[in-house]
Amino acid sequence: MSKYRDAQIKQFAEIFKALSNPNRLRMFLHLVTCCVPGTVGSFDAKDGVSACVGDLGRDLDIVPSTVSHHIKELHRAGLIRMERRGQKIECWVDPVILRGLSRFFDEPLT
Amino acid sequence: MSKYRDAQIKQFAEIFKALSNPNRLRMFLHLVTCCVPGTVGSFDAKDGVSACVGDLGRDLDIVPSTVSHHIKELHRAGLIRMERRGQKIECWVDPVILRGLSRFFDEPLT
DNA sequence: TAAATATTTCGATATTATTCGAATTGTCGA
DNA sequence: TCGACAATTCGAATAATATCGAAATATTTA
Repeated sequence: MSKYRDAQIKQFAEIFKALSNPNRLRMFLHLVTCCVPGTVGSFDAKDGVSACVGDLGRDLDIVPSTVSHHIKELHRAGLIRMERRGQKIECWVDPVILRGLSRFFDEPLT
Repeated sequence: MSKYRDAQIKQFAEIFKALSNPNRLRMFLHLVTCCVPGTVGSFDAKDGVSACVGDLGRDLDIVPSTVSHHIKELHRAGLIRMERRGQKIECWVDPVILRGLSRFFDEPLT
């Protein structure tokens, strides 16, 4: 029936749950569009393009603790990677996951 | 920042919410793989491949009313279309939405 | 028309999610 | 080491979700 195993289906369900909140989806899109997948856009925010936790919550009208919570969810789902860099914690999209998602909807069409 | 407008982001979030439940995701994958997108797999289930509500709930260990609820969610999100055909109600994946999803994850990579 | 089959609606309950504010932890620079 | 900044943890309130079972609706067939 489906080529996906039960564990994979559950994993994809987790991923979609992480993307099911508009604010989390915005954060994810921010990361996808601001950085080359697999890399951090910039290590200091001098050009206005960055991927630290605070920046991801900007323009979102939610409090920092909520931003942190959402980022944890994105990370838990395996969508993003995180690494402390001084005071800030930089985030970037996991390129493997992104490719998996691309295929998820692409292959049934071919 | 993002090429998606606010309304589009909300729509995608709705779609991902619909796919965030493992049982609903299984139903969706059933439809995606059993039928050519945009068409119903078969109008009578004589070959074992069908897309009526009852068939989508088979092997899922949930009661018919729950299946119905999940299908309504998939429909509300715009993922599937439904049409009564006699006693049964046939479901199939909306091909436009599927293409939109494919692009959603595909384009940031290119 | 009555029985059988397919699906939906409704109400209830248990679980999970969203968001906040306050307090805490970690890091840097004066 | 202290103050400022960045992020997290925790507890609480509210809202949303998943699932069931019983009852209702729709359709076909005997």
